[in-house]
Amino acid sequence: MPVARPDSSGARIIAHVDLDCFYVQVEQRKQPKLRGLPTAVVQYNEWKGGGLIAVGYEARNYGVKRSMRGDEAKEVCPQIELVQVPVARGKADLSSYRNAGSEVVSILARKGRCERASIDEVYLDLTDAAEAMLAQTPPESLDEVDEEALKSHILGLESKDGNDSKATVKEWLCRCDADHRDKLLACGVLIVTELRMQVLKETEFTCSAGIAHNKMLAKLASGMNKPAQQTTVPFSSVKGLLDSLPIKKMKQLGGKLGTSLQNELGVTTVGDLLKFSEDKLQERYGFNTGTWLWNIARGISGEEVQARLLPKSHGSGKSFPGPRALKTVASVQHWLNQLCEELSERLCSDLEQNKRIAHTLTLHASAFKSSDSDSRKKFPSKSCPLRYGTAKIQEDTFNLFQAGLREFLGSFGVKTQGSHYSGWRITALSVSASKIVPVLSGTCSITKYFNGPDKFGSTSEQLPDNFIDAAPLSPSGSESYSTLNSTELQNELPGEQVWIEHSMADLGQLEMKANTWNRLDPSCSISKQTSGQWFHSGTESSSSLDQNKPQNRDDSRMRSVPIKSNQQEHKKSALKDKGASSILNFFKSGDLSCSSGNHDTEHAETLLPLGDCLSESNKKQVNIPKERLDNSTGDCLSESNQNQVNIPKERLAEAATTSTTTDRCGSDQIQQRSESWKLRIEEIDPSVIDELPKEIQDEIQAWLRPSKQPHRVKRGFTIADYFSPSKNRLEQ
DNA sequence: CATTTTGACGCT
DNA sequence: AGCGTCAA
Repeated sequence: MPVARPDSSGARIIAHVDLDCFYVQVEQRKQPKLRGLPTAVVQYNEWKGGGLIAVGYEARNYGVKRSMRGDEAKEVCPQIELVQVPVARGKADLSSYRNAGSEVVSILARKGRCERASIDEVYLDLTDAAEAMLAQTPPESLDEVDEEALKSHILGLESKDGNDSKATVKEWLCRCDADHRDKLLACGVLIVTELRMQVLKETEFTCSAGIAHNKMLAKLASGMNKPAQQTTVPFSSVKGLLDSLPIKKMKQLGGKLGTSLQNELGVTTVGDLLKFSEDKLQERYGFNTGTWLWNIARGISGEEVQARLLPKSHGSGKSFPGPRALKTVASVQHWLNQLCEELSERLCSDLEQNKRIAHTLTLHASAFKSSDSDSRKKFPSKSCPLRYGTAKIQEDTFNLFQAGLREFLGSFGVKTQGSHYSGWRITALSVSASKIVPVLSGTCSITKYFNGPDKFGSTSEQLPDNFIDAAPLSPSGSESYSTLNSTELQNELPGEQVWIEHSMADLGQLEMKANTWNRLDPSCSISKQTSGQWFHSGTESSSSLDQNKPQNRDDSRMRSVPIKSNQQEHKKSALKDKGASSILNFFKSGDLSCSSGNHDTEHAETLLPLGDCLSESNKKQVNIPKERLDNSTGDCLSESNQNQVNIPKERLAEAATTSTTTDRCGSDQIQQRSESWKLRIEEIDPSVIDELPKEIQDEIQAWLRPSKQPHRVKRGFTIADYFSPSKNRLEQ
């Protein structure tokens, strides 16, 4: 049963904060002499001056645009300062921007629920803060309003002839006869003003913001007055705003769906959408998308601000356009190794700073096949369980690539002759890590059961098998393929371009290796399951390879918001109320585990406390077999460390406090707490549950039950429903 | 085949 | 799991 907020009309106060030309600001902070000069950030300077990925406002005045080439920018604006993106391992390295983004997030998260929407964008739910302010120090009680707040833009508030817009804004903010929603909004304006000032003070970055009753409108508003300004959308201005708004300006409608709306329905503005019935839209675009369209045309969006300060995945990629396309396995392996190094490093930071581990490794590539037939692309993506350690990630990634390549070539062994070129060219590679979950916090009942409530120093050896053998085996096993020695390979690297053909490009070998891989797959339960998934590619899915079906499917990818938010709310509260997070984490680790014969467990004595896993001194102190640390820098976690599942509570706290002072993004620890509830209950392996003591089984069953029923949801029909989430009646 | 490099999410 | 869309 949906419960209304006790203390409000249901209106939310949502802000969208967007850093102005963020990369440029980051570079200008690094090099203050660039402030005030026309500046752009560019990557890869060699070809036509590189591509612009961020343009400062001074440069925009000259007509410089994002994604011009550096050369073009120079043409329109000869004085432009072009700053190069940092390069590491031969590729663009965006980590300085990511870190700068984290700085901002940690400030913005202070006043309410905060969702990191991208590297430079954040959503905030300030409802509670706004309500608190309204109750304690409402704007109407203020004698003076901060000068900065008076620079706000209020949509629909016409500046009077005397055009002292600040006086007008002040009057609007402090009206005592205002609608409750407007009063809340006024509070939101003041709060956001303060936040933005704080961001500027602490980071030197300016940002723009939108304040409204939902995410969609806040996002729209934040872009209306830039840079370093904020815009609010009172309820009464929504219709006026949307009516004439070009459909393509709406988030999600900038692509094919927006085009389809224009071309097939003749919809130019959001207002035009109002002419279509919900049924009509559903019929044309599917139920979910249709409902969503009908709603957004009316300014309705129930999408919640998710409490998430950290990314859900990490990726590292590089493109190899035109003549730079990779043509040999050796060159591919080289670049994959570079990408994996970066990825591994970032995974280590994440583990160290946020106590999270990723569970899935995925390889993406794009390729051309220049065989006699078509120059088709669509290189298949492949994923596998993620094993920590740079060398492991590199090994697994390369195996994924080979699996993909085999499938890509279609298993008919086009043998490459001598130095003939391979018939394929790789134009992009990327490696990513996903399914990132917090490592255990160690306070749950399951921990108490196994370790007793007051033991903190326990190691994984004390846990049952299902929990401790957390290091997943790759299907390859470490011995299963004799790869090109990567150091040997690196030595041969003359530059980015020239590559020596290697016998490894030979498809016969490639095939043999895959087979070997399959055969040698260790008799690990998990491994069995996954290797099946990995490698039937060559055998079974060659059929699916040639599928060129015209993919005209129902384009309904926009799940209607009410359904989604409702379900999530059920899940989350079910978990939260029971304090389930740590237990779920145990299951996640069980999911990783191999039951027996895992050679990685031989090194159990090398277990490090997780909080220390990255420090160099610790690596030396603890006796870790040399081959486990082979890959040096990025290799923070010997795989046995993954077994270290239960972290003493006090260690976590300690790590959190120490790193808040030293780390750039101290906010990330906050994240760990708020995120730890978000595990998916449905991912628990039932067979694992069976092995647990009765009391815990019961606890788990209690959580499972409420998450069972999928609901159909009906739209709210009163205006109050328009701006508040999850006020949907469940139809039964 | 020169918009790169991310990242989120929906569909099947 | 893998593919596609969207955004910045």
